[in-house]
Amino acid sequence: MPVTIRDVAKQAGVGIATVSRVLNGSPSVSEETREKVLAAIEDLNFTPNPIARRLSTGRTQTIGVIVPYFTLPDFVKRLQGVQQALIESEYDLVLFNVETPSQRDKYFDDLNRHMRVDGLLIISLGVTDWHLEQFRKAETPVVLIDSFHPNAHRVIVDHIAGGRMATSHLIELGHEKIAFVSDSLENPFHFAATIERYTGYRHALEDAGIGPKPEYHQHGEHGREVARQLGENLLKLADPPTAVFAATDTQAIGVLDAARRNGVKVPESFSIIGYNDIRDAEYLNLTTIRQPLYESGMRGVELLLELIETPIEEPQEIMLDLELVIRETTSKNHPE
Amino acid sequence: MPVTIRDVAKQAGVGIATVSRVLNGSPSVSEETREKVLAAIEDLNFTPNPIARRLSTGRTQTIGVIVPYFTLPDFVKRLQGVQQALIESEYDLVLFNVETPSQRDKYFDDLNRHMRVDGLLIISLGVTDWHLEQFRKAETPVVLIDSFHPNAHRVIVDHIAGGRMATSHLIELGHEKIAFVSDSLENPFHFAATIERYTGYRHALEDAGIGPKPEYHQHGEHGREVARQLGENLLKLADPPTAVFAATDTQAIGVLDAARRNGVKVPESFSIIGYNDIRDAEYLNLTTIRQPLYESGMRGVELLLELIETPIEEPQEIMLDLELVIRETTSKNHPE
DNA sequence: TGCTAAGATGAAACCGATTTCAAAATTTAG
DNA sequence: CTAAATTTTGAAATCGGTTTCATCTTAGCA
Repeated sequence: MPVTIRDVAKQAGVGIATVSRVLNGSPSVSEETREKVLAAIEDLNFTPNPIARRLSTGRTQTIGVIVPYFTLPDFVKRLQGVQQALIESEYDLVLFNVETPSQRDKYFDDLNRHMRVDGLLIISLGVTDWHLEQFRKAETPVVLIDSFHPNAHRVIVDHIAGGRMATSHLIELGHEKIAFVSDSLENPFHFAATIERYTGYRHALEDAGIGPKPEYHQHGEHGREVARQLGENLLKLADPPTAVFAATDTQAIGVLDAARRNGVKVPESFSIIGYNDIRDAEYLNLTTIRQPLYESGMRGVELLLELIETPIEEPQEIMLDLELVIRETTSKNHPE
Repeated sequence: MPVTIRDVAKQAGVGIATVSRVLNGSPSVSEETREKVLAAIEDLNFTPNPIARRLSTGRTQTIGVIVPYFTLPDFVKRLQGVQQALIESEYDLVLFNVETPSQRDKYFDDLNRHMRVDGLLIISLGVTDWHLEQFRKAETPVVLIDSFHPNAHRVIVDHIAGGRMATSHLIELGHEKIAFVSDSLENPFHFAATIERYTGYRHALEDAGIGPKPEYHQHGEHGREVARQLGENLLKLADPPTAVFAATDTQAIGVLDAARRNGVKVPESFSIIGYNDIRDAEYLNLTTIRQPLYESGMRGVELLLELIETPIEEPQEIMLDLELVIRETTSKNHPE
């Protein structure tokens, strides 16, 4: 019932190879026959069966996306970028949602047995050398988004620059007593992100000729409650800071809680800047550093498609820019 | 390099047909040879190439999901349900995001030319008789979620009842000046849901003997910002409403923004009820009508998988229940 | 005009599975 | 112990494309 390439060939009075050539835009077909074939295709309303094509070319025209908790807003935003970049291409998007490590491993295993996908996008999930080796063997290009591995292609942001950006914003507002609230820097399970933000913070202070004060760096377990406590520590110092840079929005919100409890007005007498621009940040009017989530998806796909076209061994790194989003928790410093 | 069924056959000293039989659990293989084959499979770490299998069986082991604006929280939640239901099955999920009607048509067209998918889930998009006919011809089972067509299998909720439920809640609290904020009733995809909610709203008002006021129906493009604007329009009316029913939570949140900006206290002097119960609704303590979004995805997949197994002509309808979730943005009307 | 190089074409092999069908092996029956 | 029925089995066809390679044109040049 369905129309095949042989039907077209017969109708056009040519061989199937010629039809295939026309389909794939081969230059070695005379204009005359090309038109005959195109007419036949039109006539029969023929479209090549993608599955058959996949089998003979070994390409699936599909890219896989592995994403944890794909319903969380950040991931959704990244996915949206992925989708957008894929619309123009001929590729289908197969989604693998992972909620547990064993699920992740199952997918990793499944995917590189057979070219189920032409390329793989891994979002926010760590990969091991072993995994990368598996994918390399299977010749499946992989791009990490929001995750770092020295041997993998990746799309990341420069958190050092981000830390600097946040801190500079405060400095430009006239603040000099600027504190930093974050996770513990030595926790091996936390991403390098925190350290990087801290580094940026230090650099910005240095550049402005402001000496660091150890007591201005408060750190503890991640979470709003702990951050509130850290914020209160800061407010109780003999010489309290006039501004705080929190390594994540959640922590910034904790500090905000602390200020509110102690009757300290934000931003009039205390400025707070967060990091990530999570949803709640907008609702709470938190000044923050926004990560290019949507763009990370787009760029990841673009890179992946290039790699599918022409594989490169050398790990590619795409570094995206962060953006300062000024809302209502930071303002000029008013020295008494 | 990759091991094929022929390698296994050779290793086991049998024909490829026999290997195939073992793979597919055919009963007409002697126990003895079955074990030989299994040993060879184990030995070579063989997995059948899914693409080759697809070509010869005509089944893709894939289900497609067509979803508009898949990053909106509602759709995300439905997708999550879809995902969950699919985890246990052998099916892959291919996602088609549509943002324009022409894109939708492209997908519809593409998908039923060649069995790219074994079944199709269409979320919140209207389909025409013609579309259904195409799918019927291609023998691709289709299930609609949150969209109605008399000849299609579907998973729906009664939005008229939902609109009525929301409005009645406000009426029971003593409100009489009740506004409705929604998308334009004539959106490009003809989402019927908005109109139905509006109908329920009107019915509830009628039943309570409250006449409609055209200026109480504000509509515009979907989104928080636009909804905020609509909310402000309402507050600026000579005779402003005391309560608002927003057709979606996102819009309700926009109206909430409007109230906050204008210093109107919610719920003391202004009640707001949303619809859908998205994530943020809980965080913001928004009273709302909960749709079984997650469940709709699950049930849709379950139905679809059954239909793939054993096609049924007679349109199946699964009607899910709505639920009023009372939180803290609605309260008794206090007439001055 | 004759000979070679380049261009166009189709038959057939191939991708890796499933499925058909006839032959071989085994069991059952007489 | 042989004939018939039943089970197992593998060679070959099939799914619908792409690709190789040999052949046949045509064009170019001396």
